[in-house]
Amino acid sequence: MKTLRLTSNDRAVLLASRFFARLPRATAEAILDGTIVSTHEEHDILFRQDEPVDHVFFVLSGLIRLYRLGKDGREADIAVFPKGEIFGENAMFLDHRATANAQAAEPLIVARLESRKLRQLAAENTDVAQALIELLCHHGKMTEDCLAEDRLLTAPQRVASYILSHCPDGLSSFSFRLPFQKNVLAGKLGLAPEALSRAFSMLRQSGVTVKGRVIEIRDRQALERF
Amino acid sequence: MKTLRLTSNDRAVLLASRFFARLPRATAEAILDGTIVSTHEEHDILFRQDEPVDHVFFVLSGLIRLYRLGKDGREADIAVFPKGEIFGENAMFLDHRATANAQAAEPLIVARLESRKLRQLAAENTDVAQALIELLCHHGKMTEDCLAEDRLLTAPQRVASYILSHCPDGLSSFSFRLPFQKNVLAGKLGLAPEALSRAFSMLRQSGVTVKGRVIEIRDRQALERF
DNA sequence: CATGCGGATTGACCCTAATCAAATAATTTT
DNA sequence: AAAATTATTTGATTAGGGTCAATCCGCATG
Repeated sequence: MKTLRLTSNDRAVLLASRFFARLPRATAEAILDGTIVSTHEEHDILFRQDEPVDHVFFVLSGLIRLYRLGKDGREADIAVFPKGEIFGENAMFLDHRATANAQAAEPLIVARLESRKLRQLAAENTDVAQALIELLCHHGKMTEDCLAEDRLLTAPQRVASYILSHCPDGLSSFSFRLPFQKNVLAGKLGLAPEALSRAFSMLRQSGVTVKGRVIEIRDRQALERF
Repeated sequence: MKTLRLTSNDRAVLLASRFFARLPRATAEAILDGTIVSTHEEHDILFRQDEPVDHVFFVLSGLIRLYRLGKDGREADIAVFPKGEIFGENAMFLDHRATANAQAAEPLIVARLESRKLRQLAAENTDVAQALIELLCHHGKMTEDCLAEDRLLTAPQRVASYILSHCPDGLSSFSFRLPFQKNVLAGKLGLAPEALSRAFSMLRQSGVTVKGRVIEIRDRQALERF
């Protein structure tokens, strides 16, 4: 891990993100004051479950994976965040302890906002509080969606649902590139990699073609029915 | 469903709850102004997924079950809230649309706080915003826990974990009464009722006795090891 | 006390996905 | 481009739970 200062480009990216965009410029700058940047290699751990965390993180590039560990060492993914997303914000209000482990799922650059300061600002400034509320709601809903999918859908259905979530409305056929390794996708969907692979081959009969990271859909309806 | 006015006892219960206790009295009263109470029979639906909700709910008595529906009509429980808990708060920040269905899991009385007003107060008042932030964090963590348990634990382990969560630290043997039907517990743990039953009988060999709703634990260690 | 009902348990069976092992791609390194 | 890693796929097997059906139990009711 190397730590750097915030470049002006980083700053611009941060300010354009959903979280900061809603805030008055001065407020956003106040939050960013003191923010540093760190770079990590794939597999680096940023923080561990139940340990203290002093930052809220913003992904500038790369991918982060939040997961919990079972007694037997197995890992359960809680969430995966790509560039532009914030994570670790809930620790701020839970005694500054992480609820999960955070691991770089590919080479990663994050901005580290000082969590104590951010918490303080949220306590004084309703705009900041509001932004945090929406962030927490959004993340909460994501987890809820995940839980519901786990309980309601089979592996191929979860994969179909994932694919559809990337399909713009109205199109009946389209293609896109997976934003990360199948490995990571499997974890995110709560599947072993083998199960993901088999799910894809199930979906072939519904017009899904997989070539490397590129997914092609011939028939949206068929996928929705699955 | 019948609707009533808030009794002074209801009001006292509300003000003593975790959410309101942190707020200045006047602020709490402002939130409660306009609050009404409704009673529901078991199985009544309070709101449905994706439909508009205009309240945030506080359980005065009984039990509520939040669940999502699958395409095939199967139900997946997202959370179960007993007396004293608040639910439906996330809809406030998601265009006033519920993320799940809410059903009374037993005869139920809830206080209905006007969500638009509460949202407005949160936007003006940092105390209110703070209280909401902590509520959202708490609920978010609950969902996260649930997701992790689903992915990491077998049925007997989930049941063991549930039992342990009711065991005061330090005690090695104790007993308690399930706060709801096994039916509901099964749903909350993401199990079919049959699987819950079988899990209990697995746990017999680790010193767990089940008589009706009463659970008795002989050996805490054994349960933790499971 | 007999009856009926709903919840809970048990048994039988099946299906899904995890696991382990091996074979193939894909990438990276040399 | 060959070698060496690192992903991904495929096959075989197994464990964990879901589902369905039958039975049992506890409790309320007449």
